[in-house]
Amino acid sequence: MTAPLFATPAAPVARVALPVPIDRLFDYALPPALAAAAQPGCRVLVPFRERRVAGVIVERAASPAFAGPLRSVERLLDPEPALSGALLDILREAAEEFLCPIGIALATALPAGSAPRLVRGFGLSARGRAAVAAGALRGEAGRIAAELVAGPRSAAWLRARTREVADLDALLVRLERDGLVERARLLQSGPRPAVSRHAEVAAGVDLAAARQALARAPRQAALFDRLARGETPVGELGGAASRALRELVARGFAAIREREAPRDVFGEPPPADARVTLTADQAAALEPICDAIRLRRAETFLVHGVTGSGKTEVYLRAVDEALRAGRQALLLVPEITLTHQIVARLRARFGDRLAVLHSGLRPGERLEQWQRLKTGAVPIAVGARSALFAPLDDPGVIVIDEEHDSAYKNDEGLRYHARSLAARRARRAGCPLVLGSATPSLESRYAADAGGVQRLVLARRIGGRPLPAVEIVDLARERERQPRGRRVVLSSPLRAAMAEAFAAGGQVILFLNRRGFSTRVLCFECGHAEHCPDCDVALVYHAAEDRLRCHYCDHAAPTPSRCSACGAPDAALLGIGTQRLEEEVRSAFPAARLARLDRDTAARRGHTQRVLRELRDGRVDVLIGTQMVAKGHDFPGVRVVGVIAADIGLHMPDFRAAERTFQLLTQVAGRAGRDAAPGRVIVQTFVPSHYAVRLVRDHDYESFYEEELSHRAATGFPPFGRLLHALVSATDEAAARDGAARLAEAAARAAQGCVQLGPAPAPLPRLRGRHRYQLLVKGDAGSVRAAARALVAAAEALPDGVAASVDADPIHML
DNA sequence: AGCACGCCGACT
DNA sequence: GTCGGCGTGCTC
Repeated sequence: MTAPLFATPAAPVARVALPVPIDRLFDYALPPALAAAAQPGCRVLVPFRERRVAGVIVERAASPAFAGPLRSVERLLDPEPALSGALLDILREAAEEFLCPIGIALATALPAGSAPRLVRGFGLSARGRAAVAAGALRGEAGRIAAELVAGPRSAAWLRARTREVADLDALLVRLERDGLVERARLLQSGPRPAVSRHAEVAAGVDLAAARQALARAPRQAALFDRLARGETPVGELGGAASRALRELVARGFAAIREREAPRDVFGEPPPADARVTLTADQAAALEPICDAIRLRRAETFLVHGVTGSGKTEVYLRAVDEALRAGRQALLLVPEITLTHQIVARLRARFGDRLAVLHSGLRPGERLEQWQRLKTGAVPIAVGARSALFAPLDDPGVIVIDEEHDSAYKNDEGLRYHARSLAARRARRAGCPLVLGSATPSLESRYAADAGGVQRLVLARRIGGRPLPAVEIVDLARERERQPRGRRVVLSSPLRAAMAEAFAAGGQVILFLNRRGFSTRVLCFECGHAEHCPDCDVALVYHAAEDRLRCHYCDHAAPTPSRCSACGAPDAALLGIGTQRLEEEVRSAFPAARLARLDRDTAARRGHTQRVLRELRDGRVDVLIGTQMVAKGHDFPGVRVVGVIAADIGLHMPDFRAAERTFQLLTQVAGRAGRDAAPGRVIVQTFVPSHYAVRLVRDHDYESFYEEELSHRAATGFPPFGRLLHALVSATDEAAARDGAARLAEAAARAAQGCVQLGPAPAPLPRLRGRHRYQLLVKGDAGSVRAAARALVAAAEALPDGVAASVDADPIHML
């Protein structure tokens, strides 16, 4: 069916999705002036009860489905659709599948902050207008009124434009009381393309005369001197100088010049490209992918390649093929820090013909990148999971690197998994989906067995380098050898390996899976750990501020001087974490240069990149880190990787605990020995014979897969059947428990074929002052679906203060 | 989600 | 007597 050429008179109703938790479309009348351009996928401003909100047109209709009187679309916010028909369809399906209100689903796919926003402001009332017309307002009131004649303005705008008004806020209050001015909401346009503002001495100003005139204004004089030495970006002057600058500009001594400055989201120049001859494995993997690109076939490939086998080169060649076919390419990576590496490789090969989309960009930067894709200026999109919604009209290939990574799951709003939506996008576009991993998710690997996915194996490392030797250290036995009560942080084999690495001029990465093992303040006398009063999780010691903090709600407490349970003095209180590990390493290897990478240090902007660079350049001998050191980064000088406690993740109450541990350990091990020298990996654990640990030593993914799959088959967890997770929370524990019980009953009534687990206290039974109960439902897709609908209906009927969330495809269940 | 309506306590 | 607490109900 083709779209009618003149749809306007026949379809005067716009069916609009609004970003509110009401899963329904709202009908609005389209004024004839907007009718031609207001196509599905366009954002519009509509009146909604007492306010105006931005929504997305989902459909046009000849007549309303709503019986009442229609209100009208007020304004069209996009000259052409921001969401293509394909994306709109995918999002509608996903909203349905993941039980998410349609308007919220659509909002997650559009660049945040790009839509015009409504802000508070002031406008002239009818009486105010009359007063202006009569020339009745003088002085400050007159100046304000003059600014408002053209239309309502925000207080910030007025402040910038009416410097001479002494106390603007008080004046506005007075004018409002007198009925001359009224509060208004006005549309503030979204971010604009970047301009950099430079301050300079105004043209034709005599420096000596100006200095004399500024003699009694020291701050302005200082600023003027600085500008006299050369123009300066306004941003570099700092907020304190803004007032002085304003004065200088007002007095004609300084001027501000605006310059178009395309934002640099890349940070550094592209490295030289190393286009190499493909290995036989790579060539064999690439061929069917390129065929699919050329033939517009929507096949899914699983590139299963050991660490260092050259998966990225396969991606680059596939991108190249898509561009040659006149199509575009979309690459997803699990998280922001990994975009830098893949972006460097892409720029080396394709120049700056790419856009980067991730949550680390500022709204203006993100919009700019989005628009470069939307207008077709660049053909390659790279980014984290939300880049999946990049505005490409004809993607020729979609790549998901490290496809097993749980970061591909969105855990709020539309709870999609990038993998499943990417498969739909690929199907719509007629392009291949390439999933890459050294440790594929059970789901993807199983799909390869079941036939829906074509598995392409890269079994060997580039250049025939061996995989690192993995040695397992039994912590229980190590501890027996230690003096009584002494904990083992660095076992003797790990110390020996480190010493050996340093002697050979090599580097070491120490990996501490921080989750559940962080810097808890633990009593050595009685084993008691200090807990958060609101969250039932152990508090974390922060040395920098010498305080305890809750990892979840940010509750802060002073460091205790004695154990709150048994009263033992603070000498007995200890925590183990990256900080404690750091001390241990310092005392064992005083000469080693240390760097730490974890959630605390990552908060500092640029810190992560700097540390990684220092490690690469050999300016750091030991890197101590959490999860983030495990992923993707290449450090040629690293001889030894030590895993401080491998089994911590195994104790998580999650059916994927073994899979996660295997994946994480394999990824960490892959960091060792990437150059000619073979690397060593020392894994410390209390459970050396656990299959998830043992098979890492043997680099035996296939055995792990078989064993894990048999567990899943026995328990009915994914990939066998579907899973549904509901979380009910309330400040009152009984209310949360009752709520969960009501959801459980509803699910049981709706779907007898399902197995219910719980309701039970959630793994985090209390968080931010709320008690949490959870419920798992597993079964075949149809009955889980029925249970899901029943759960959502029951969730809506829960009493006030009881919140429920339902995840139709849970990955994180904490 | 917001935002207004509505019905009961401590203040000019 | 009024300002203001948040329960509940609706949004094309």
